[in-house]
Amino acid sequence: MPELPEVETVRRGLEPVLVGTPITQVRVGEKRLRLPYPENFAARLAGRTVESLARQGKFLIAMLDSQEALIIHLGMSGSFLVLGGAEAHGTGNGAAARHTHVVFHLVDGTEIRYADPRRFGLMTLASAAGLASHPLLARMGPEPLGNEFNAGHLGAALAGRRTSLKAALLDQHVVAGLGNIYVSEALHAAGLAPTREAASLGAGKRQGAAACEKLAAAVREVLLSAIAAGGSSLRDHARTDGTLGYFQHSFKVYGRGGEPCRRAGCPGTIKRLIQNGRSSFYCPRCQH
DNA sequence: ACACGGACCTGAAGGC
DNA sequence: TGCCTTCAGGTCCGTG
Repeated sequence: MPELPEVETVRRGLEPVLVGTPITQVRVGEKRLRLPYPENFAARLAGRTVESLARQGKFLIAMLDSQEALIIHLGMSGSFLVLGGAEAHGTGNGAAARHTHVVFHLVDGTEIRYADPRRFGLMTLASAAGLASHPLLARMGPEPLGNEFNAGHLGAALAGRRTSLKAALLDQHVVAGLGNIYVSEALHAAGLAPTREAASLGAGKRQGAAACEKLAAAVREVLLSAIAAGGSSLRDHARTDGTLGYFQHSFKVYGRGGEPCRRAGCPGTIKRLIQNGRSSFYCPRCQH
């Protein structure tokens, strides 16, 4: 479930229950995630309090009262579930329990479960002082909802790149937080084809600056709408209370191959193609 | 430096 | 019923 809007939805769900309430115990499953857990992972979290919960791109960053930060990525299939004291009984034994890898117990009886069937997610610890230079975060591009992300940045980041616009926007060094769904949606909103060469929007190209303006605005608009809808729920719930986000009902192109374009007045049909091994969806009629 | 294919995992869905 | 293939919201590594 996790591109920027889903991760932000998770952050907003966890923040009120997790921040300020001490962690009493952390239990970790047998199988590792994308990275091995750090030394004494559970012990370094027990007794700690999360002081703030931030998001950077698709990462969640929990600052602890121990001068350490817990870095979390949800990979392809990671999700959190918050259970109040009364619900937090029994481990369950269904598919969800089989894929629950980390459980945080809080002092007020709240239980926070991290499940991740494919185990492409990760949790690790870093010193607060070294957080910005951590290898997972150091070279990440700007936040698409922040001031650093604008047409000027896009023009500079795309200049000279011979790959497709689709592949360039999936690159977390160009802009942080976009994934396969929102790249397709943003390109449609901007009227730009995913197959277009990234360099054609680069600094100095004719019409490049105008296209970058449209693209930056489209990225922002799509992400804000998705966050307002609680993210998209495809194969998993998006929210920490187990309920669904509903932005998937607003998709203009993603997953809509063969269906009519939803741009007002456009008679086109959405096409699916594979780029760098991943599906792209676009309208050949209104995206150029 | 960049670009690309494959690898890492599990599960669901569809065809035969 | 079962077996096979394809696909899935991500990213990292090795190879040109």
